Amino acid sequence: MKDGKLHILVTDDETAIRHFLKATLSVYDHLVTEAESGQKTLDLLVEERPDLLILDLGLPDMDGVEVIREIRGWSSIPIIVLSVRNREEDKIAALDSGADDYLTKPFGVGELLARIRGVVRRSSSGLMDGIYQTGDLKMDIGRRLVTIGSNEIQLTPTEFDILKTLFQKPGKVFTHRQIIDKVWNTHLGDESRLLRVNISNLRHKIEPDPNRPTYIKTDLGVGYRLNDNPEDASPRSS
Amino acid sequence: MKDGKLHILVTDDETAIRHFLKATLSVYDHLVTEAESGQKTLDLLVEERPDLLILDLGLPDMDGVEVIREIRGWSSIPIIVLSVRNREEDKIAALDSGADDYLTKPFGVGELLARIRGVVRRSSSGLMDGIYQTGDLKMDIGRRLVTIGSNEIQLTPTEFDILKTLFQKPGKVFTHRQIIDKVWNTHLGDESRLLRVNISNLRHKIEPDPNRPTYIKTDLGVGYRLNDNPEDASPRSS
DNA sequence: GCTGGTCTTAACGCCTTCTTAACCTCATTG
DNA sequence: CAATGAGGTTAAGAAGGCGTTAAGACCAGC
Repeated sequence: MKDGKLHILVTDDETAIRHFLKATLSVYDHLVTEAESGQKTLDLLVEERPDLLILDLGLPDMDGVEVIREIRGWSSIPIIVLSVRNREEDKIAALDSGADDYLTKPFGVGELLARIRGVVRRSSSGLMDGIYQTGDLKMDIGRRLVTIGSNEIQLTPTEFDILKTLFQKPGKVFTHRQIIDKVWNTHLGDESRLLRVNISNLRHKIEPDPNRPTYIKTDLGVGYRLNDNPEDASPRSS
Repeated sequence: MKDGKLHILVTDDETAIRHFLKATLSVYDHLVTEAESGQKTLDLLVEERPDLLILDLGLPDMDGVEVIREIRGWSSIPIIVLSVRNREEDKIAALDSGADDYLTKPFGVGELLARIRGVVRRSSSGLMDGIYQTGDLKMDIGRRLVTIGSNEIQLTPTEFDILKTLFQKPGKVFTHRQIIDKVWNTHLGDESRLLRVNISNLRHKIEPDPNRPTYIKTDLGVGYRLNDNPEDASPRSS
């Protein structure tokens, strides 16, 4: 998420409502992705990592509450339920399974936007949570757990921060300056030697062969980047 | 907050509603304090440090939104607004000024309770009643009972609170700050030494071998976490 | 005012992690 | 093919976090 723009996933089986929400939210500069089923929702959550989920309870393939429970097993993304059901049991079930808010249709657009601001404001403290993965390398931010295959890797706080930074956008190159700023919280000085040492240590912990890194790639003269698809044994000469 | 009970401050100018809420919430084992004005609310927040505020917007001395804004200047206590006003502007104003939720009277008691659970869960003030378990370590919040296997363990209130905090999300790392905030109810000061002492004591009571903790794991430089699956002789942090 | 439990403070030693510095590798290039 | 420079490796000392212990302060209930 940048600025006030949010990436919002809208799940509803009715096309009309999806389009209405997309149009409305787009006006307020949010990026909207649509899903019409529970399974699609789960897939898109992993693929696109939106900032917020707006969910209708009546889905064709699975119950909305089921979807919420599933999601809450591995993600703390804010969820706002939007439903025609006004029965108290439905609200309770949804809220207790982990929804952040519940609005009954019809609703006011202004109220929806206010509630969106609310849940996002509240959850932005726990920025970047959940599980990230590339190849066999998996990273669970909340548990501070890094695994490679089924092996648990123990990282120092600095190493963890570096890897987390790279995981923010796998494939993207982060300059030395960017990484140092994030990890050491400083804008001055030349900590590049420090960074190199830590990258080295990190590689020795996570790379099968530290001499030929598959996960953390070096971009000479620029910085480092996390490999998108480590399956490719693409050795040199990009 | 001690035990699984929440300390709730109810602000409403109508005596009848205050009493109704107090009676209702008391049934669910919550401790309720009442206020009938904005000023009284602010005073009681400081004096009693409740876990949650339920606020009516129509107050004799100042506007409800004003009260919320005031509070948000120095506290992040969960606030649920309860109001007869159903106008959208009122909802938006309340939510944007920092309320966590907004219910329109009349409301269902079940929904109110669900929304309370929701905001409390999210603010991680951490209410939970019931029995939780990991490995041989079992914790009954309501009865204040901790057992390891069939042995009953006697914990001090502080130790109990710490363990309860960790039990909130087994596996998740809680930072020192988070634990201290919850257990000692303070946002300032450096109580980390205090926490370390208590963790040590706690370990000596529940760990088979305090030198090699299986339940309470240390994440160096970060905090502590409760082990998900203590069966594994996981290699993390000795 | 005594007593037992709990909370807090302080001191100390250990151990991980951070940082530094010296040295090594490798690709590029004159 | 040696010079150069960017990046990688390694080891050792410094710094700081953590666990432990014990003693004093506090706060009931008696």
